[in-house]
Amino acid sequence: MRRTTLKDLAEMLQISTSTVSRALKNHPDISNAVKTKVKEAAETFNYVPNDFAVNFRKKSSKVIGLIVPEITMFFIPSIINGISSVLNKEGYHFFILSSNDSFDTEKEHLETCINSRVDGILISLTNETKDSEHLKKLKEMEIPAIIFDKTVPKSIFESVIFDNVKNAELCADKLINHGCKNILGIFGDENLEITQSRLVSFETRIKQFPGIILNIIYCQSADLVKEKLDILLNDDSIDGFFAMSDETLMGLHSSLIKRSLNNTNKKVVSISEGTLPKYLDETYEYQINDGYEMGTIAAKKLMDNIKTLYTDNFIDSNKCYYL
Amino acid sequence: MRRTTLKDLAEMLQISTSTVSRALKNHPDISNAVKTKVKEAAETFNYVPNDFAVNFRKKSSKVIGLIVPEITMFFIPSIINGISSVLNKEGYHFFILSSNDSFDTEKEHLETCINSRVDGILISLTNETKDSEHLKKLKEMEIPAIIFDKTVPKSIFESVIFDNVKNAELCADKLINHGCKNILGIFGDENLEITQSRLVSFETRIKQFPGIILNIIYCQSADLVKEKLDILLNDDSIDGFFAMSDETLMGLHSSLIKRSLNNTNKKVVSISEGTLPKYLDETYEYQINDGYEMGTIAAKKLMDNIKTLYTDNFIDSNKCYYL
DNA sequence: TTGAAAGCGCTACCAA
DNA sequence: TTGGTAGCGCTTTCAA
Repeated sequence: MRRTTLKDLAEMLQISTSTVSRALKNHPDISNAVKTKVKEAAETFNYVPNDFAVNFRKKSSKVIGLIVPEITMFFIPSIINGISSVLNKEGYHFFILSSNDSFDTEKEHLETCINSRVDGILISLTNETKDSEHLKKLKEMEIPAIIFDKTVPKSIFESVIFDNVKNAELCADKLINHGCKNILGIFGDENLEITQSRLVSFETRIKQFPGIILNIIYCQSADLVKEKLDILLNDDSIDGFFAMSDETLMGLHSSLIKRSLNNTNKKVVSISEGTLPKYLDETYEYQINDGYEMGTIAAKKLMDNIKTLYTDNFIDSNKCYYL
Repeated sequence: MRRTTLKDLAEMLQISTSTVSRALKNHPDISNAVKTKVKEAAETFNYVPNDFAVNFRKKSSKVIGLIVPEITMFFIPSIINGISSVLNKEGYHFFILSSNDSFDTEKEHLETCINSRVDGILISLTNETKDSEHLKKLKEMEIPAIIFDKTVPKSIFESVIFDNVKNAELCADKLINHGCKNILGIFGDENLEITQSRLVSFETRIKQFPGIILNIIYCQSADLVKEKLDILLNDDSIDGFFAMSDETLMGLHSSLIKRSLNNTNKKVVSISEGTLPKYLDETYEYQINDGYEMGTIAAKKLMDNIKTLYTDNFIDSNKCYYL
């Protein structure tokens, strides 16, 4: 279907394209008479500016690339909300690209962003990423970038990160103030910088109080938290828990609930969107409405539609697929 | 910074742009000699095709619009993963647009997608959306679309939804098989179709067993689940729980953990990315690393960078901001 | 096997 | 206040 263009409007109104263009953007040079005339025509003929042409001409895409190491339930929703709230106001949009914690994928995504001429990049680095060498190209290309959350020492771009030291210390203080004497600190992957900085700061603070016993466990995943805790919780003398992140907290949760339910023989059954189950345990039974599966199916159907659009046998259906 | 173009390569090699273009995409007409020559030049001069021009020419953006009613921790991560897994393979990207459960915003996003000439749309409708009238324009414009999860009766596009009836029934069966006699069903917003269909199906199944007592509560939010449960859980005779979604389950969780911790006087303190706290209760103390805040700050910094890029006082800094 | 050239739709410069 | 027009970088048709 051919869409109305500036030229179409110009011909219809017997004026030049430049006049139409300017009228549409309220250029002060244009008389009100012409402006209203043009706008009416644009309205009635359903004129929509072609962003391709505009971008091409202006060399600006109004698109930002968001590259993250992984798509988790803890961080992604809030970060997306935060970013949207700022960008949408300014007329920008953003792609989400997940590196799946692979440095190579991260590099690929960076290329993709460069190729599609994004106006800027927001990036959180993978654990495999050791320096910001691969970001140098962005500097050359003059593509602004901001690193957030996961960064590297002496990065070449501005970055926004959490103050792990301060926060871990504050947490330690809370437990201390509650008078906890036997504390369990639940930490994530031992090899990550983020774990180390939180650990050191938490431990240092606690150690200032000789009367307090501190036990530390490292868990690469929420699953491991559960496993280790199922044993540790038998020690009923633990009176304070510190979870270094939402993920470790979910592991702790799971164990606590399991114990409380096992004592009572109560059953919980749930319909789940597919996100919680991997963080909870077999105490629960789920009927899973898997968002991942829905996403793949919907996307596949869409791809099919797009492909057949260019052939003669375009399927115009309104079928409903049940999962 | 001016980037290398096809024309640049053509001039350097003293051949035509069409030959360069064809050589780069391995067109059979072009001799191998020329192909290698061109490719080498492209490599050394860091040639990157200008997607703006390509899109413009081809009238295809390789971009999909994803419109969702809200960005939640339960559904968004899994749906994004699912969609990415399919689209990225095909060289497509997608924008995420959140309607914030407003029909008007949904319509705006639809306009945005049309204007930016997306190749297709994946959309989950808001609760305010009562029919698919506003989607008709997509048909006119020949923009393929797939509706997922939240849809409306007799929609004009294909849709992918969960089988609520089946899943709620299966959940009922599980509790029945466990021999539960006093069941609490925790449902979400009473006015939503999704709640009603799960409720009817669950209730119908349970009612087939006259010996079972079924209590139903509706909770518009996880907060309300907690509130109501804090009272209900005093009734220790409840031996089976059904949570109709991850969100209601989180509410149940929260109450269960609260009870189990209150009995023991144990304390939990956690550093959180900002997503869990709204689903848990005051039993926990958080030091919040707020992803939302990080997102807004990072995005704002990026906008600043982009804007100053076009002025003379471009800030080339690598400052680090701590939250 | 290669080249010339038109043209996608828009913006912006220069001229009137 | 308006019009003419060049040109963004690429693809593709037609001609050589």
